[in-house]
Amino acid sequence: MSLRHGLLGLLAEGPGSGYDLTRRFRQTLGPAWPAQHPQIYAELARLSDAGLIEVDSHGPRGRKAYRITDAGLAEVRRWLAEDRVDHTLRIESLLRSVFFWLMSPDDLAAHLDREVCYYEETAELYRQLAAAGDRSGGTDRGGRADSGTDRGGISPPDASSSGGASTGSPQAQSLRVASEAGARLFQALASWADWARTVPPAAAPPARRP
Amino acid sequence: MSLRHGLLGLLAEGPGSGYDLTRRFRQTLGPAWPAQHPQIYAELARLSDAGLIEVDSHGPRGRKAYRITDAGLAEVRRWLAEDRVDHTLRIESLLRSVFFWLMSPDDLAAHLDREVCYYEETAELYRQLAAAGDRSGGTDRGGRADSGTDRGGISPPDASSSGGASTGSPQAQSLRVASEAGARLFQALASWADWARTVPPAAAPPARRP
DNA sequence: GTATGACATGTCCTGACTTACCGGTCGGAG
DNA sequence: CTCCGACCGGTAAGTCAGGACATGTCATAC
Repeated sequence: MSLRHGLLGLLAEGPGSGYDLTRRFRQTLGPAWPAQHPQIYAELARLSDAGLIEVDSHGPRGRKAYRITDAGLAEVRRWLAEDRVDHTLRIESLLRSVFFWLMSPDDLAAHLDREVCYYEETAELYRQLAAAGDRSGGTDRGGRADSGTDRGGISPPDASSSGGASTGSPQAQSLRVASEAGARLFQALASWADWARTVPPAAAPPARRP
Repeated sequence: MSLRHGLLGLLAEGPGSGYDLTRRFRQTLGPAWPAQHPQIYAELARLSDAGLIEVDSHGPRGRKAYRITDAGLAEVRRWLAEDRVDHTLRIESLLRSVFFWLMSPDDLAAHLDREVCYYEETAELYRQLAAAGDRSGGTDRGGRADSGTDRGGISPPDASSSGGASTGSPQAQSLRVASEAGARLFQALASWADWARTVPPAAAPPARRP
């Protein structure tokens, strides 16, 4: 049900079509909750049936923009305030770490090198986004961190004409908080992987010395 | 395909039945990769068809214990060394944080209080597991951290009769590394949520002053 | 003796999610 | 004016995951 509420939350910022929402979802929520466009179109239809959103306007090529209804807004708020948080994690890196003992020291070292590198880079990316969020506190939107990478960091959507989140808005502030989470999370993973490199010379051959 | 390799990895430690593996999976891998028993039985059948595991013995009440084959062991190793790590994350907490601006200051404060509390507790749990892993380095297995909680921390499986992981083994060492990841991850989330509490008095009413 | 509870193995159905495919439209380059 | 590539909105097929249901065994306590 997180996809549902993610979409409602995005529509609370302003109307958007399925295509819009797909991009906005990927850009702002992707790192925390991946979603492909077929899921989004399907969910939009369901939300519309449920009366939580409605068609706002018809655009150029069959484009349908949706708008959130009062019932929809109430539902997101209810979710945020009342529903229990699902703390389930699913991290392949951690799964693998349980089986490190099956790897040769060389493979393990190479693997950890790659992991440290990836986590460090990603952490840096979020730190930049967080810093950008801080800088845009009073002034107009300053330098945009490049969102050209396919990985798609948490970044504000393009200032859409209607009801979009201008920088400095509460939306942008929440986004900045989310970026901070990304920065801290990936930094923790980076330092973990780095620490793991130093841990064990004792490896697969189970210590043949008596 | 992570479930598949998770099962292979568990079976690399020693044989086990579907029931065994369900518990071992939940205890040692659950926090990083949740899996229910229907999935596990289905995957065991598939693995058996593929020749990566085979029936080791038949027990009391239709119990079938599986053993990993050479092909299976090679497959886990191949996965660990060659397959690219899937760094996808799916964290509902982060998803919610993007929508904090929709919450009333009171609801948000209450929410963050609960989050900090949960993360702090969970981090502590993993710290204890990590410490227990350190202590059991040379001696026999010392005090087991209680695994009575349903949440199921990362903890070593009971020393099974055949081929199990005794404490101090490479398996236990990997488990200790995994516990460290849990501790650092949840500590990062705890400190993030705590930091988020202090951030913004500026909330839902969008700053009406001109 | 029998009721309870842990052990043990599964099926079934629904819903979540992915991959792949499909067709139509608009703007601009040539 | 025609072709290309991005825009746009889907459908279909199939996999994966989760919850509920079904079935039966063994040990033990009463």
